[in-house]
Amino acid sequence: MSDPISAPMPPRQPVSAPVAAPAAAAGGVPAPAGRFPYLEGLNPVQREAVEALDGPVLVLAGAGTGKTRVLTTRLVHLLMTRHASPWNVLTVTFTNKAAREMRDRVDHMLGQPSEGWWMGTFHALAARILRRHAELVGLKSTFTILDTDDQIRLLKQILEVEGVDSKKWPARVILNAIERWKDRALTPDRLKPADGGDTANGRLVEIYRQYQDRLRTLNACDFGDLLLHGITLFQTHADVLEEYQRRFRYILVDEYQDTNVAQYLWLRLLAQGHRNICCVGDDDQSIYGWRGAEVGNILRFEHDFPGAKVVRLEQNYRSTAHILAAAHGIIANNQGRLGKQLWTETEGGEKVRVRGLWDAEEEARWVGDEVEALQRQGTSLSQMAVLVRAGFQTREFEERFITLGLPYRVVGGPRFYERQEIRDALAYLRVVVSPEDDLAFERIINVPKRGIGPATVQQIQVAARTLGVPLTEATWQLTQTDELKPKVRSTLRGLSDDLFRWRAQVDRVAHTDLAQSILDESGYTRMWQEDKTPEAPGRLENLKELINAMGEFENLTGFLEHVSLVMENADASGAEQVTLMTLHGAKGLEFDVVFLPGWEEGVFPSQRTLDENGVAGLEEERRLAYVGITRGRRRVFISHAANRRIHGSWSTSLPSRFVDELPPEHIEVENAPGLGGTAYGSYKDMAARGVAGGGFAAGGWSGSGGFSDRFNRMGQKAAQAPQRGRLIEGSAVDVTPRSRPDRPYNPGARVFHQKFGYGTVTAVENDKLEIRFDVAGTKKVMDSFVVPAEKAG
DNA sequence: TGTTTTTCCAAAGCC
DNA sequence: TGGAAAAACA
Repeated sequence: MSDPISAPMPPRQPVSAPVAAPAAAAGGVPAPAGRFPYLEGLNPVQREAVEALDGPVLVLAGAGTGKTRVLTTRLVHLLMTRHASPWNVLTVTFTNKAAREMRDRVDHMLGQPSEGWWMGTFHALAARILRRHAELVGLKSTFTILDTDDQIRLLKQILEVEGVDSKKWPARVILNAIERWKDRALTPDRLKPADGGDTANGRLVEIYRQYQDRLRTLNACDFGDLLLHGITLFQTHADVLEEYQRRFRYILVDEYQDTNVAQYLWLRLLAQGHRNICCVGDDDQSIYGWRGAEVGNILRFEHDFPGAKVVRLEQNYRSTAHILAAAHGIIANNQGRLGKQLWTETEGGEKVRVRGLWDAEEEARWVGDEVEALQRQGTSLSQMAVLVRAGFQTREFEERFITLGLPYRVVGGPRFYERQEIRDALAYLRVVVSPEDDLAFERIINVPKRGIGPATVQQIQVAARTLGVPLTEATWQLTQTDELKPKVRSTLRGLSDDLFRWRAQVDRVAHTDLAQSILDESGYTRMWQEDKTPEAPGRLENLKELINAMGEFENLTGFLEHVSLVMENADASGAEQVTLMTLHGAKGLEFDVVFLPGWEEGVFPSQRTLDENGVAGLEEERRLAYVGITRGRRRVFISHAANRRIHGSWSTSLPSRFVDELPPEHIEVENAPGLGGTAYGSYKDMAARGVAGGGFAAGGWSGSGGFSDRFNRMGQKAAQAPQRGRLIEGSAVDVTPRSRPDRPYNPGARVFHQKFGYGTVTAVENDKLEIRFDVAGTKKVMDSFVVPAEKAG
C-alpha cells in the first residue's frame, strides 16, 4: 500500500478528469451547479450539507435521511471543486465496514477506483500516524497492538503482585475502569490516587500506572493508547502536528455522537488551524455511552467551533409515517436533544403492532408465525430482523426457528481474530517477529501441550525478571543451566531452537510459507487434526483462511497490524436468512420488517443501566428503542412477555415504559388471549411519582431486600390505578385480567398457576403473592396469574 | 500435569 | 440455564 505520508505528493494520476492537480488554494471560486450532476438527486438540505465545504459544519442526520449519500457526495464534491485532493482529506469512521462502504461508494460515484484517501477508523488512522513517530513517544515503530485477551492477562499479573482479590475485583472490571479513563484521555499522571475510589483496595490508579509501564516495556499499545499517544505526540511536537494539519485540510467525521473525549481531542488538534471539519451524527442515536462515548461532543459542537454551520437532515426515505411517529413518540421523552423530527412524503403503511404475551416461549412462537406469514406474502427472509437488547435473548428465537426450519443467522458472534485458533496462530507469529512479546509467548508456550505447566512458566518469569530480559531470552538461558528437570529442559530447548530457526527465516522465506511451516512444525496443526471435537475441522479451515488472508500483505508486520485493527468475520453465505442481532449491532442497518421483542421493564430498559446511570442511562435506553424502531422500513412488531426465565429462574415482568410512550394512534395493540394489555396497570402511574429509574427488575421479585420497599411505594399506587383499559391511552382494549379474585388470597390458600402448577400461598403483599409451589419452589407472583386450586381444571 | 467436578455469575461490543 | 473458572481429583 502506498503511503503518502513520508513521500512527497504521490505522482499518481489524479482520480478524475476535472482534478488536474492538487488544489492550490482551498476555497476556490464556486463553480456553477450544473457542472456537478451528482448534486442533482439531492434534496435542498442534503445539498446544503454537501456544498458547505469550508469551515466547521455539523450535519445532524436523522435515521434514514441519506447520511451516507451526503458524506460520499461531499467527498466527491471536495475533489471536483478542486478544494482538495484525496490525500488532503481525512475521513474518520467508527467501523471498518463503514470505511469500506464509503470508499466503495466514492469509487462508484467517481466511476473508477480512487486512492490516497485517508479513510478509516480512529484507531487505524491513529496507529498509522503513530507508527511513523513512535520513538517520539517512547515506543519502537514495531509496537504491537494488544487485544482484550492480552490486556486481561497483563492485568491479572499486576493484580496478583498487588495482592488484589480477583473475586472481588476481576481483571475485567479493572480493565473497564482503565479504559473509561483512557476514553477521557486521562493518563495516570493526570489522576490522583483517590480518583480510583476503593476499587482494588484503593490502588486502582497505581495499577493503571503499572499497566502502562508494562505496556511500554513490552513495546505495546492497547486500543486506547493509539489515541492517547497520538494526542501526546501532537501536543509535544508542534512540528509533527503542523505537518498533519497542513496535510489534512479537510476533515470529515462520521457518527460523531459516538466519539469519546480522547477522539474529540485528537480531532480538535488536527482541525484547530483551518477548522474545515465536518461532523455528521445524530444525538438521538447515541447508544455507546457505556463504552465512553460522549453525547456532549455533539451537543457542544457549536460551542467548540464557533460560527459552525448546522444542517438538519430530517426527511426520511426509509420508513412509513406510522413507524416514524412511533419512534418520535419515544424519543420525544428525552431531555437535552438538539431537536429534530423526521418526516416522510410517503403515505400509508401498517401501524406498529404491539403484543403482550404470556412468556418468552410464546413470544418466540408468535414471531416465528409472523415471519412465516410474511414470507408467504412474499417478503424475503433477508429483509426481516429480530433485534434484541442483549445477546442471550437470541436463544429463544433460535430454538423456535430451528423447530420451524426457518433459516437464520446470528450476527455478533466471536469475530474472526478473536477465535482461539486464530489467536494462537497469531501469537506464534508475534513471538517470531518480536521476541520481546511476552504475552504471546505465554500463550503458546504450552500450546500444543508440551508438558509445561504453571510451575515452569513461573520459574521462567522469575528468571526473566531477575535478568531483566524477555521470556523468550530467559527460557533459552534457563535451558543452558541445569535448573530445569531434564524433560522440561529438552522441551524448552526444542522450542527455543524452533523460534530461532523461524526468526532466521523471516526475511528469507515468503511470509505465508513461513507461517505455514510454523504452524506445522510447532505441532499446532496436528493438534487440531487429532482433535475429535466437532469444531476442529472448522478451526483448521479458519487457519487456512488466515494464511490465505496473509497473502494479500507484503510482509508479516503489515499483516499483523491489519489483523489487530481491521480483521473481520468472513461470513456471508448468500442464502436468505432471518437476521438475529442486538439493537446495538443493528445501528446503521435497515430491514423491511423488524421485530423488537422483550420490551419489559428490567430487560429493556435494562435494570442494570438504570441502576448504574440513572436518568442518563434511561435516556440512552430510549435512544436504543428509537434506533430499533427506525430500522424498520415497512413493518415493526414490538412485544413483551409477562414471564421470562432469566439466568435460569423465572421472573415476572411489566411491559416496558417505552410501550406506554408509543403514540396510540400509530400502533395496534393486540394482546394474547387472557393477557389483557397488562394486568398491572400502566407504568406511567408509577413513573409519574418520580421514581427515577425505578421499576421492577425482571426477576427483581425473587426477594432482594431493598426491593420490597420500592415495591410497596409503587405497588400501592399501581393497585389503586384503574384495572381496565389502561395499557395504551385511547385504545379501548379490554384489559380485564384473566382472573381477579373478589377477595385477596390469604396465606395458606391453595392455588394453581399455569406455569408453576399447584402451590400454597405463604405471604401476601398487595396483589403479589408469595407461593410455595409443590414442584417449582417458592416464587412471588401476581395474584392475577393464579386461580384458586379448586377452580383449576 | 491433565481431567473431572463444583462453583460462580451473569450487557451492549466498536477498534 | 449454561459457560467459564476454580478446585478437587487421578
